Amino acid sequence: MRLRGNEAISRHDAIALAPASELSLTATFECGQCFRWNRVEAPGGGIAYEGAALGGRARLTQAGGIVTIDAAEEDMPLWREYFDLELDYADIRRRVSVDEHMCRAAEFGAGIRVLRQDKWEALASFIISQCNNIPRIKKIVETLCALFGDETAPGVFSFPPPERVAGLTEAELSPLRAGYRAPYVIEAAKAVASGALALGGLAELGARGAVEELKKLPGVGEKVASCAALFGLHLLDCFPVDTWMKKAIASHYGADFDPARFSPYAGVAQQYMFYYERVKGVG
DNA sequence: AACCAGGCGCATA
DNA sequence: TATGCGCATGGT
Repeated sequence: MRLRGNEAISRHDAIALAPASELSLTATFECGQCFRWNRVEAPGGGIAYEGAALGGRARLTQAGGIVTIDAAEEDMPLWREYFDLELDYADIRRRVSVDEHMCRAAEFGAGIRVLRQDKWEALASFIISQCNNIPRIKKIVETLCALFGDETAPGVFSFPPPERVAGLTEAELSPLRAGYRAPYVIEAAKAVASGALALGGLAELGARGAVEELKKLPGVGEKVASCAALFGLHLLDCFPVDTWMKKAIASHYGADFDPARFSPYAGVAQQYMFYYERVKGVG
């Protein structure tokens, strides 16, 4: 990684990151965990993504195994945390590779990192995601930010905080075209804004406890709660099962499948399996 | 032009 | 416990 306009720090950072972290921008941004990063044209035909998170924005490029971040200098510690750079994903891949299919999936998904996303953004985004396809989820989330977030830079919007969304009506949300999910988002925002649901302390309940707590919200069932816990609370043992995962489990495991086989990193294993199933479309 | 999408809540058996 | 249905909308 490097800081824009500062070659000295840039080299230092690139070296510091190299050993522990495997990071693939494509796999990390296309594995379905986040909705506000978009691939953009890169000079020289390389890989580049732009996006906004945690109140900041960044542009990342990857070439020759080196990831470069262009972002505000004061945000760099934030991004290091966001990309979960302290965790050894090579070790996790080894640990979850306990059967043939997961070996293949984990190899294919090497470089996926479970982003440390904002808790509320993850919860709201995955409420919106239910029974929806990824392009449309991205569109709805973008519109939510554009209409109700803060414009932190020209054309760049923050994710609106729960306090903001809690004050909105279904009519005000109608431009999102979120359908029956709109009231769910508002109710979740009210619960978080009022403190009825304390997202800050949820992770301490553990994977199971946090999921059960989240499921008390209307429109939040086992799957959405698992995603909110995995992606928002970084509870890496959560194992969300959606239609794609059902297909993968049916064709590669069977009725007696238990995600605990990948514990305590079932959530990372889930990302490998999901990404593999969606992109490779293997049966 | 059907079929389906990172589901949920509720009714019915 | 296990299915089945409607929900709102648009991507493929």
